[in-house]
Amino acid sequence: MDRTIFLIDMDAYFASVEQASNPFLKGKPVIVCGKGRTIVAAASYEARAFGIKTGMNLYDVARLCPQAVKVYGNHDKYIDTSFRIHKILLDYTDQVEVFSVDECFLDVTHLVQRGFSGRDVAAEIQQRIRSEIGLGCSIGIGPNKLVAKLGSNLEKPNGLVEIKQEDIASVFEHIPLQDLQGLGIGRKLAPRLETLGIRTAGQLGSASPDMMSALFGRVGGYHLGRIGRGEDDSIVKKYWEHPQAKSVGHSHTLPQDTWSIPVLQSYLRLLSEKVGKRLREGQLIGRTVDFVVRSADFTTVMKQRTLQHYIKHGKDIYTVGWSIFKELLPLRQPVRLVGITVSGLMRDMHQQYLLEDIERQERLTEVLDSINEKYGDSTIKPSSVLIAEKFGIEKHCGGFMKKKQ
DNA sequence: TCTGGGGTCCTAGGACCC
DNA sequence: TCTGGGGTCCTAGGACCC
Repeated sequence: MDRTIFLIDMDAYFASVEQASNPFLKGKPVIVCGKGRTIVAAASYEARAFGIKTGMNLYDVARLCPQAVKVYGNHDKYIDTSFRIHKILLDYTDQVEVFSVDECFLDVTHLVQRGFSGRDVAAEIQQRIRSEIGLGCSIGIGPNKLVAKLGSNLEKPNGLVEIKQEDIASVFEHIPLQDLQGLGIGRKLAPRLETLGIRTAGQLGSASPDMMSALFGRVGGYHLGRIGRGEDDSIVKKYWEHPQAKSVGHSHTLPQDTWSIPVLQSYLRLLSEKVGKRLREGQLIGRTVDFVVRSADFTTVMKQRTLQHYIKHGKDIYTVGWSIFKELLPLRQPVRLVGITVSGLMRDMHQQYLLEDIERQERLTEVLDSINEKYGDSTIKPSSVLIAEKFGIEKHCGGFMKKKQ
């Protein structure tokens, strides 16, 4: 049975949010960027008319469009606006899969089965987002997520493109490979495929499976072929079913390249605190720490360490990060960027039960330890450990408790 | 005043265990 | 003078996404 899937993609999202909230910016070439050494995170359509693109540096922006208005991005505002958009989308289905801050998949098969036209529903959503939020979006409609996503790329802004199952082959036949950007054919793969004489999605779909698997591996070749044929069985997840994060990290490009270890240490400390805060907010703990350093010449080195125990505090993250960093010394070049990421995450079972107050937490641990010392290990353990054991993950929690001392 | 910051997934090799 | 094979974990690196 055919499904009807939408991909809703907000037009020039960050820039449009800024224009919607500041009348001065309306009709002007606006770029949203960060502070310091930065790049264009979003460009309004007025700015794009000057050739400005996402990812461009500010030097090129100034050259192409000196009058462009620069706005510092405010990510919280964009997330808040996303939630308001989601609220509209949830009026149509709970199968709203948040793909990114400005993109959602919707499965509206049930509406089409009840006699509604997919195009009409999409047009209504577009109109509501326009009138209630003040933003434009483009919608692709297809029998699966891949085709819907492609459709949303074909017409912008305010696009509404439907590709029906029976039309996939004829549409894909003429889609240039570059238009598959965002569908798994990136900057490296597209030129490589072109040297093989593959220039369209259709050619990708009909390339010899033997050749594809010889060149890209059995799995890779198979997937590329599916992309070229517009095949995708993946389901649209429900709004409330977001998978748990796999990693949490922060990185920062310094205002200037530096040789100074104390400067790098203080950035590392700051970034570690931010990561720890986000872990605790998400009730997460992690045991793998990734440290990344990018040198002035843009070479990037990553080094990771997996611990026996789980951590969630900035201080602990910093300690591991710094011990990794020390192994990369002495510096051979000034440093441009440092970053730290914690992965190997699991839910923090403690946080729900123990008090925020660290002193009290530590006193409690001491008491538990003294009792256990006197009467044997595991005489008393926090309820969270019992719960953890019930779910068969005592290995981790046990390790965590022991190592904590 | 060239090149941000947040992620996910995949591959491949080595250690280690059974 | 022999070295299979499966599985998991760890690490490094890279492609890709928005």
